[in-house]
Parts: sequence; structure tokens; C-alpha cells
Amino acid sequence: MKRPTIKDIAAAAGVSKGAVSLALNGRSGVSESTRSRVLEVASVLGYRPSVTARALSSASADAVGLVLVRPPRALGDEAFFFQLIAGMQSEMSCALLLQVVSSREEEIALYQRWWAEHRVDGVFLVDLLVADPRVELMPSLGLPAVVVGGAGHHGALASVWADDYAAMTSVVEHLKALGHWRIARVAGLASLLHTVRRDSAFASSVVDGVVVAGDYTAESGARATRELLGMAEPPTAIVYDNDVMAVAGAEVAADLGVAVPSELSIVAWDDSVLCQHGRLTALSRDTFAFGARAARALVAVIGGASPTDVEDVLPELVVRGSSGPAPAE
Amino acid sequence: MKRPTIKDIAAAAGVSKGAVSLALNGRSGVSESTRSRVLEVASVLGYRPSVTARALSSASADAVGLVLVRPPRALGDEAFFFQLIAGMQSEMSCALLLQVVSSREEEIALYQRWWAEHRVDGVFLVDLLVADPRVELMPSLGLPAVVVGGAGHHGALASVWADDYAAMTSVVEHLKALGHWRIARVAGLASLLHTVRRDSAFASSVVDGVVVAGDYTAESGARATRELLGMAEPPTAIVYDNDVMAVAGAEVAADLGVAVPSELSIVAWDDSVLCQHGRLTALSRDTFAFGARAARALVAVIGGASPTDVEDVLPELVVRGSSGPAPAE
DNA sequence: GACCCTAGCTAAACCGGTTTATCTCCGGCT
DNA sequence: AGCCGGAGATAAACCGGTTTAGCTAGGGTC
Repeated sequence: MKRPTIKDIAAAAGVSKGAVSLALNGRSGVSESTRSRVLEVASVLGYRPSVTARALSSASADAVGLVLVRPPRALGDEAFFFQLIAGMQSEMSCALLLQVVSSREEEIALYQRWWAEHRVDGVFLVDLLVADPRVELMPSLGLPAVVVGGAGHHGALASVWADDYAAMTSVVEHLKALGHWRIARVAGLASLLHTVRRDSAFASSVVDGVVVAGDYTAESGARATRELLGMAEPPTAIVYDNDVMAVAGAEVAADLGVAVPSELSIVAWDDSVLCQHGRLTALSRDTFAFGARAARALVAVIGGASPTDVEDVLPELVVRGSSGPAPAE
Repeated sequence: MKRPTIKDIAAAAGVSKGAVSLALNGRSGVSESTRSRVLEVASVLGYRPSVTARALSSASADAVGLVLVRPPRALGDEAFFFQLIAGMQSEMSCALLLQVVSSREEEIALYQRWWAEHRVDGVFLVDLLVADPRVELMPSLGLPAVVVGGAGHHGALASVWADDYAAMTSVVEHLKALGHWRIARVAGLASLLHTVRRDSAFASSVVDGVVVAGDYTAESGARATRELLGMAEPPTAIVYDNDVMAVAGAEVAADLGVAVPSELSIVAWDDSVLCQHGRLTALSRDTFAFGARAARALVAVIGGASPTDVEDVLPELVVRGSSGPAPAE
């Protein structure tokens, strides 16, 4: 009825608890004959070690953590994270402890708690801030962590990232090659590191580029677009920081009678079903593979590997119907 | 440096471990003065009980589990699950253990393992099959579980569900009221219980309705639509089992020169950004609230409440531009 | 005064593993 | 023969809690 414990195995095999532990974990200290007998008994009884008990004696918790800071309702539209999680899972044999909280303070408290409680072996850090306190916290806690998506190097932490700077440059180059001159950008949250990276890439490749802040929601994308198109000299191309805002922007353009792409070119950051359907030119990256890469990195760090930075492949621009030659003056 | 344990609290407060345990858990056996002193010390030292250790002495694991059976890559497009998870989180103070597997066998094995390992206090069961083995398994394991989205009553399990039958009927009524006669349906996976429910509702309210099987992907939606529109007497309205297939169907119609809604009405099951943007008439339900409700139910069951069935509010039809009067014959 | 009961606390067992100290036995070396 | 070393196993401690058995002091009852 009850699940067998190590004690049951020991009794059935006629050895001590300690010997069973050694045998099951493939460590030296028991003879081959004893080991095989123990393994035999364990498999017959359907033995499963309890992670709980194992974690108690300071071994592995067999789980990694991910905390997302979001207003819960907003989460559902962000396909990005779900793709990422799916990709992470594909490379992990352990479970993922996921929690959504609404503030950065809660996030930090949760990481500390999970680690103190031996609940996780390591964590993913996403949505890196410009001067992120987590970068210092993790090493001081001794909690293995991998920064996901924060470009560049972060203190003592491993990092998996894509080059947002080069990607933004490639987008702008694409638009410039089409003859665009007045290029605008609808940015994401200014507190996030990758927003800053994209900002600086944008600023250095576009002269007099206009940047309007958004927050990844459709409403903010629409508002920003209305603002841009209402200017005295409206831009001939707009680059959005995510798919939802871009789609909303395309809709606003349609409502205002601004033709896409003949009068306005639109490019979205991050491809998705939404972009595919809206036939929007989009910067596409394989988020699933990205998650998988992050998981591999975390597994390595937990295994004791020294933290390294892994650069993901450069996002690729998928040109669809929303970008074309700039209109004649 | 290290997190304080119960032993540290005991030493600092000058009492025994046992007394501390009693004091912290609000149980009788200690005087009020001792209790307050212990609580004081604990808060000063920043004490956090280790769930791991607590779970070991057969108490709570402070986590619930959710296993999704999917080809990992397909997951990212299913906003539904992410919404659901976000909603669940909003009503749970404990963490969610999430794992994506690729077969039903793995799913079952995982539930058993998690329970055996004291990793979870309860689990959510989604994507209920027609004769789902999990319905019998959970009570036999003694693992608290809540069926999410499987209409009706399931053995000894609690269930949170929306009435797919009535919802389908309301969709068909809407189309009939618009004069539609040849109504088709692009269904989801036939093995799922809700597909069967919708099938039977559809069959009983539509005479000679055509049903084509799909698998929730854009490709299958496009294929099914092409098949339907290629018939000798093509339908004047199509109901799709999810948003992705509906959008793909709308696109196929556009490619074939079939005007929506004047020649063909389209209704999607499950609203999303995709439908909003595509201006598709959709059956909308508050998936976030649904997840929250499911979480409340699970928390109750874990707390020892006898399992009850909770019916969610009926999904509401949001009429947009994709459905209109049937074309004249 | 003898007896019992209870509140308040402690010591110790227990949960299911890992790890360390210890013990025994056997073979090889000088 | 005497000594050493290592392999193979065990008992026991430990992780951080919960829980139970037992002890003590004080008050009430007859």
C-alpha cells in the first residue's frame, strides 16, 4: 500500500540503510553482488526515493525556480514566456517551480525563501533591470542562477542572451535600405535592461529618431501610434518592441487611413501567430530554443560549472507585407 | 549567514525544539508568555520554517502540481493555458510545480511520483479524456485533485467546468437567428471530453451539420476550411474549436475570395488578442477567473473539504465582424 | 496528608534519506 | 608471526521539522 522506503529495501535485501543508499547512488563502498541485489529488490518493490527527504540532507531539490513579476492578468497574452518555459522544460529532467508575483520585492523574498527552504537547486532570472539587485543577491546567497535575456555580462552570474543591439541595428538597416528616413520606435518598459540596449542601438543608427514609451499592451501600442501619426512630420516607419503593440499600431494606421506599407512601414520585435496572421514584418527568434539553451546553462551551473555567458543566435528579420519602400516625399 | 533553524530559535528563547514547534503552529501545550517570547525571537532572527523538513514529517508540501501533455513546441501558442495558470496563481499562496511531458503515460507516472515524493499537496487535471484513467487513479492514490474543464461529474473528484453543451447551443442559436442553415464545425481533438460534449450539442441543434476534425493548429484549421469551402454545397457558417484555427480559416476564406461575413460567417471558441484583432465573433470566457476558481477548489479539497462540482459562468458570445446574416440562396 | 488531575514543558522518537565513524575480515608484506 | 591496509559492511549521527511519551509542579478533592 504505502510507498516503500529505503528501510524496506534494506530489510528485504538483508543489508543496512546506509548500504542501500550507497548501492542506489552508484557509489563505492558496496560489493557488486550486494549492489545488484539491492537494485533488484528496489525495482521489484517499485522504490522511489523521496526528494523531500533527500533535499533535507542537503542534497538536490530536483527543481528549479522561475518567478515572474507581472500583473497576473497581463501574463496570458505574453506568448513569449510560455514559449520560453516550454523550451526550458524540454532540456530539464527536473520540475519547474513557477510563481507569479506582483512586485520586485516579493520576487526577491520568494527567491530567498525557496533557497532557504531547499526547494530549488537554482533559478532563472528574467526581465533584468538596469541595475538589478538580483545580480548581487544570487552570488551572496550562493544560489545558482542564470540570467535569461539580459544582454552582456552580469557580475558572477551566467547569462544567456541575444544581441538586441545588433538586432536593432539590422532592423534599422533594413528600413534605411528601403529609403526610410523618419523612423520611430515604440519602446517597452524603460526599466528593463534590454529596452535600454535597444534604445541606444536605435539612437546611434537613426538620426533624430523619435521614441515613444509603451508597456507591451495593445492600448499603449495604439496610443503611441496615434501620437506618432499625429505629428507634423509623421514617421514613415515604426519599430515596435513587441508583437501586441505592433498589431495594435497597424490597426490604428488602418483606422486613420494610413496605408501600410506604402505610407507607413511597420516592424515588430518578436514574431508570433499574431504577426504571421497580420502579415507583419517581424524580428523572429526561436524562443523555445532560447529557453532550452537557458535550461542547459542552469543545469551546468548547478552541476558546478563556472558561469559562462552564452550568446543566442541573432534574431532574424522575417520580411512580410508590413514593410516596404519609403513613400516619395 | 545561514538561515536559522528551529533549534536556533529554541536555544535563543531558552526552550526546547518541541515547544517552539507548538508555539509557532499556534497549538496548545505552551503558555501564552512562552509563545509570545518564541514568536518574538523567531521574527527577530528572521526564521522561516523549511517546507522540506516539514513535508518530511508528513505535513504539507506547500505546492500543487500541473502536468501538461503537449508536444512542447505547440504549447507556446496556447494562450489559454497561460491565462489559466496565471489565474490559478492569483488564488494560491503556494507554488505551482509545472511540467510538460509528451505522453499520457509520463503524465500519470509523474503524478504518482510527485505524490510519492511528497512534492505536492494536490494536482490539477486538465484535458480530460473521454474515459480518463486519472479519474480512478487519484482517489486510489489519495491524491487531492480537481478536474479543470471537464464538464460534468467525475467519480470522486471535484470538478470546475463550463457548460460546453449550452455554450455550443448558444452559438448555433446565434447563427440560426441570422438565417444560417448549413452550419459546419471544425472540431478539436476527438479524444478530449469537451470535444465530445460540443460534438453532441452541435449534432442535436444542427441538422446535417458537417464536422471536420482539427488539432488546434493553424494548419489544421486552414485544411479543414479548404475542405469545407470546396464542397458542392459549402456551409454558410463555420464554428471553430479554438482561436488559432478560426483565424487560419478566415485567412483561407480571404484567399479563396469568399467574403466574410456576407458569404461566410465565422465563430471562434475562446476569445483572444488574435480574435480581437481579426475582428472575429468569438465565444469568450474569462480564463483567468476560471483558473482562479479551479485553484480555490483545489485549496478546499486539500483542506479536507468534500469534493464538489463548480460550474463556471456560461461563456459569452462576443459578436464582431465575422458573423452576419446568411447569404440569400 | 494522600491522591489525582492538568497545564507546561522537555526529551526522545520519527519522517527518509545521506554521510561519517567504526568494526571486521582477509590478504600481502617484511 | 606480526603488522598494515583496504574492501565491505554496519551503526549512528545528522538534516529540520512534528509528534508523542514522560516528567514536574501546583491546585483541588476527599
